[in-house]
Amino acid sequence: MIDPHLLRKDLDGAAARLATRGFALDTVAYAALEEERKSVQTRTQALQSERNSRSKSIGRAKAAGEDIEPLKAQVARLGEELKASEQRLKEIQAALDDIALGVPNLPHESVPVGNDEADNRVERQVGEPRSFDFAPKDHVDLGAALGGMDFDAGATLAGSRFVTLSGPVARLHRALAWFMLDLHTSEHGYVETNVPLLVNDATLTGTGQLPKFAADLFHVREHGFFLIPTAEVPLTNLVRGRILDADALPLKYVAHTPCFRSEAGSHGKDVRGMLRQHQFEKVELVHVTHPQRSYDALEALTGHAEEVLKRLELPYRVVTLCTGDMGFGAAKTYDIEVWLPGQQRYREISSCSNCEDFQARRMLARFRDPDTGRPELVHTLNGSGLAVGRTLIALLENHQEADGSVMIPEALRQYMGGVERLGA
RNA sequence: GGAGAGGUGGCCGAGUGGUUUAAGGCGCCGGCCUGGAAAGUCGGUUCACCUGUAAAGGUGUCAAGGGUUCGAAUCCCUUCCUCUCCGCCA
Repeated sequence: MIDPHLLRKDLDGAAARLATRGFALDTVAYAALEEERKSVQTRTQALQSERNSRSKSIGRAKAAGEDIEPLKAQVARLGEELKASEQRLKEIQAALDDIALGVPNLPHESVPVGNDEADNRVERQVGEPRSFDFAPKDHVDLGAALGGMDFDAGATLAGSRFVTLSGPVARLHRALAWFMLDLHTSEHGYVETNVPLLVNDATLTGTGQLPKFAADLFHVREHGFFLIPTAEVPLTNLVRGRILDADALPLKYVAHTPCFRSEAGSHGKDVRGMLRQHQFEKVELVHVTHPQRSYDALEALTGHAEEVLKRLELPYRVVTLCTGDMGFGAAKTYDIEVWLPGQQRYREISSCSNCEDFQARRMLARFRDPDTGRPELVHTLNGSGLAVGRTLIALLENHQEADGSVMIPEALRQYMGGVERLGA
């Protein structure tokens, strides 16, 4: 949620900034609602104040043994008006909340203005795409040759956009996740966290998936749970409703979890292979920071994700998403894109975002400012470090040999029982 | 899943319809006292929101949401959570 005070003070300015990311705020409707809110709320509170003082005087009169019936009749009439006023206020507040919860975050000033991914800005490229002296296969063909990547079994067990891994490929998948967890916990200072994979709607509202993006989620209706689309959701909500000590910041969490996405609206997109699945695994990084340090934290977090690719010897580039390409809650996002020889292009493998106080306001996640003694909103950040399935794809495709075998990078071998090569 | 007991402020804890302030304690902050401290003593100390330039005033908040009532922490309903026992289960 963006600051409601900003919408009151500078509605048109906020609307202009939101327009750069393709969001049209109905300023006329909002201003009208806000004006009515002001008068109805003031009136409601005045009526409540009067009811309170009159009821107290009834209490005093009764204690003094006086006849309270005339007084009661008087206040009863007040009650009707109050009830109607309260009801109207509740409706207006609900309408305002409805709008506010659907407004995306304001882009940071450093974010390039643009419409789609064509307008993203490349920040740096690390490593060179390898030149092959044979025609590189994509991960589907490599997986078929190696064995242990079975899309038919995935379809049989569940449906399209599911896969079954087995044998050395399954182990490689596990090795990647363990390697990432170990790197982030032992060298980057994250606290390993194991979280619920089913969460309630308050949690999803806190990080911004609800109420607007319910269609992207799997919903276990009879129990009221949703499957998490990313560990960002439970990790960030660890601070929901809390007032933290200032010296507890920053908090840095890492979790390895499955992620579940309905992929509504992506029919026909990335249907081949395991690039876009209903279920995939991800190692997720979350920071909770002091508001003045969140942009330093974004650089650090992005660097932590990049380090995984460096150690796995995978070429990648970092791009800053333009205003039109950013996710709902982000003020600024770096995407890390890995080179995929099978597609001859860079593909997203991590997305690192500073949400500033957008999620914190929804969650009421705060810290106590030691100078003022007042609670103040924290900033929250999240990033993949990395998407495990896509890292598996990248590793197979980048480290393949002409005979269909795949070299295991040095950093990963201890997680593979010393195996240096898959297949052949 | 069944039966029972509970949920009150940063913490402990009293409070079964009203007597302008949720008692009291602990912790924390400040004043007084002291050479300085401790002890003592006095005061302050949830959070959110509204009106207001400000000073200030007001509303809500006793797990959450409804209801009854002139008035609800207190009575009623629903939901959530915690604990104990039973059942089931990894």
